[in-house]
Amino acid sequence: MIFIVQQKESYIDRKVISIGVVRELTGLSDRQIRYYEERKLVFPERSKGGNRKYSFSDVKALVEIADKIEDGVQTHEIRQEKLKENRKIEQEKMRKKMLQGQLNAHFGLRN
Amino acid sequence: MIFIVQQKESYIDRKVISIGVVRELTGLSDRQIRYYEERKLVFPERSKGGNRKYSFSDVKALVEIADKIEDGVQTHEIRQEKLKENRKIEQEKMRKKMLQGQLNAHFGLRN
DNA sequence: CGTGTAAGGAATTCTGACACG
DNA sequence: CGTGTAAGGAATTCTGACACG
Repeated sequence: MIFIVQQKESYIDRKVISIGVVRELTGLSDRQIRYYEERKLVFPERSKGGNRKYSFSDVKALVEIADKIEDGVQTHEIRQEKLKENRKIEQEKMRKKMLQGQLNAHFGLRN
Repeated sequence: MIFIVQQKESYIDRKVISIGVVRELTGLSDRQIRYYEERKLVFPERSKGGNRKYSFSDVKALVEIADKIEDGVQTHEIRQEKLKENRKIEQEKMRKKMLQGQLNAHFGLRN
């Protein structure tokens, strides 16, 4: 018997962390963190007053970005990589969705 | 066959959220949030500059506290409840630990 | 290209107190 | 008891720019 455990994980993507905490969590400078945003590698939300709010996912991504840059990868290359990954993920989703559709057509299942 | 899935959940207890975000997340006023701390119902950490930092657990707890107060429960009663709960949890842990110790003594198992 | 820095201003948070009840 | 509020100050964050390379 197999149990598939679906993770809620509603926390990891909540944009609630200010840049100062991100600085401490990542060890990066404000300048770096803001620059990676400028290069469209992270997308913090903003408070009403305009202050950046990051998620734990963002924190993780920032560290990975910094690692790549340290390895000599340029920001636009990193962005391209991400786009490629996302496209792949989207394709995979679409593939599953279509398969589901076919199954439904044949067997009349509802999800 | 049984799979026991151990949750890392390293996010839920990280004290990274400033009081402004907590205010939005809970719908409570700063005054209420700080007062519940004064009554030792939540325990935010502090930034170097002295600013409060809360976890998602704290956010959840704050909502529950506010609900109870709205039901007429007083803060010191809520604190007593928590202490009782914690004691129960500690006992349970201790019980398991002792059971484990007995098993080890009998069968020479290491964990 | 990626990052440091000084500059001036705005948003955020802090504490202690008075008020009501 | 639990919460609102005005007060003054301190910590935090923002943007745009200059600098180096």
